[in-house]
Amino acid sequence: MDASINLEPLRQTFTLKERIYQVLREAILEMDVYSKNTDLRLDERKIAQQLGISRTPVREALVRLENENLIEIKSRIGVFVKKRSIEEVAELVVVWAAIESMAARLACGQVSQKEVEELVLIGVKDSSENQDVYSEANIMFHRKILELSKCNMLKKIGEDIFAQIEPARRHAMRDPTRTEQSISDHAEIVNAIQSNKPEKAANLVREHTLRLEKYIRKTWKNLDT
Amino acid sequence: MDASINLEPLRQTFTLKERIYQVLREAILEMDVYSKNTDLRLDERKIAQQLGISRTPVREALVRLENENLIEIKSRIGVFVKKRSIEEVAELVVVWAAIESMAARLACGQVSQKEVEELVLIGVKDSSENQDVYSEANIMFHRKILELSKCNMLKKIGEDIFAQIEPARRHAMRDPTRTEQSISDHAEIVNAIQSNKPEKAANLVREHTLRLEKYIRKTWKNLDT
DNA sequence: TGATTTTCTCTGGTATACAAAAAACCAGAT
DNA sequence: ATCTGGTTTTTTGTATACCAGAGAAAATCA
Repeated sequence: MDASINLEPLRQTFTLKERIYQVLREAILEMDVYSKNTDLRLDERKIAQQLGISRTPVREALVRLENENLIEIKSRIGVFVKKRSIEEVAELVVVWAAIESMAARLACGQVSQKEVEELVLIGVKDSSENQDVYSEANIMFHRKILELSKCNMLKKIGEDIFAQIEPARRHAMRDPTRTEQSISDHAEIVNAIQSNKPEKAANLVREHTLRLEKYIRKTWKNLDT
Repeated sequence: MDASINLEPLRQTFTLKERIYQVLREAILEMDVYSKNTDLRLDERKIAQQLGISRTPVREALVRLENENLIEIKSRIGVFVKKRSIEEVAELVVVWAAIESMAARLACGQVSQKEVEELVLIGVKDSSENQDVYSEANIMFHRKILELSKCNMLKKIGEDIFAQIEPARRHAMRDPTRTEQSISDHAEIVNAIQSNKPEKAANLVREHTLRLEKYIRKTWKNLDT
């Protein structure tokens, strides 16, 4: 091995469409889509102007967002942030349950003690004093499970789906009675993973998530329109 | 009713970017990606020229395909059809297994006799005389299960994932010994669904699909580099 | 006045022009 | 022959200009 300098590749994707995509995506996810007085329209020209660039890269970012189901481009009418129906959100939760369940199954038997401890710290600790903190921790818990599966695709696709659910979830997750149930569920899940019981872990995660689905269908009658 | 001519709705995706997207997608999926002498490069201008249109809609179609992981757009270098690694394909199969398994679970208890018969016709009938026919039927069988779940998102996402696997699958699925195993698996699956055993159906489908994963990891050592 | 037609504007769709970066090329020097 | 350095070519990224459909507003007519 010689002593010559070893430089990093450097190339930081400088393309605008990429940057715009990320900016818009974040903005959309943070938007309170279901509030009555939110303007769901996105104007290509206005966005381009605001960012001080041309429409072209903006359009490409929008195409991508449309493909991710976050917006809808109605030809010659306008671009709108997508407001998912209850049915769609519920169905997405089902898909999410399928993926998380598999992740939990795979996590069994390949987690280190340290990883289990992280999971406990995130998901079992009672943060119910603060709804937002709890909510955030809840997300992290499920993210962590995806990670522990050591299956990148599972993680990636799981997070994609979650992004589609997130706006609705954030809007309607205001029921504090669900918190305690959730925490005890999490404890059971951690336990199953730790003691290497894939079947049980998978079932617990699935049922835990499907409980959210049932809850959504039951209580979100008036999500939109 | 009057005698004036009655024209068809026609309404067939008027936008070019949509049409191009579909054309390119199909072309890419039919491509033998893993063959040594396949040119993986896609030239924007050439495509635009061939189709007799400008680059703009072509680019938008490409952005979409990139978002679906079917191609890779290297900034200022070119766009290339993506050749998935073994690891990626195997992982995608895992995700697919998760989704199909959930679909089978949901299908239980909500299938009509007619639907079961369709499933039998597609997946259990021995078509092993012809590898291609079998392969096609195999796909249809799994598609049908997604459909029977009556969960649109599950179906949609399942098919998206399948599209990413398909090129590799078609390239490497040449082992006729797998056929018989597959057909008996299918029969078991149909049986479980018909007799309304969700747990069993889900497990069978999962294991059936994960068997493909194992097979891939074991035999496709030399898929690419 | 109310219904219908026309026009006008707004917005996305497409084409084209130009800029910039990468790759290929090509000479001249070693 | 090979290396080096600059130049040309190629290809993508971005900007700009124009087009066409949809919908609203205005004008028109019964």
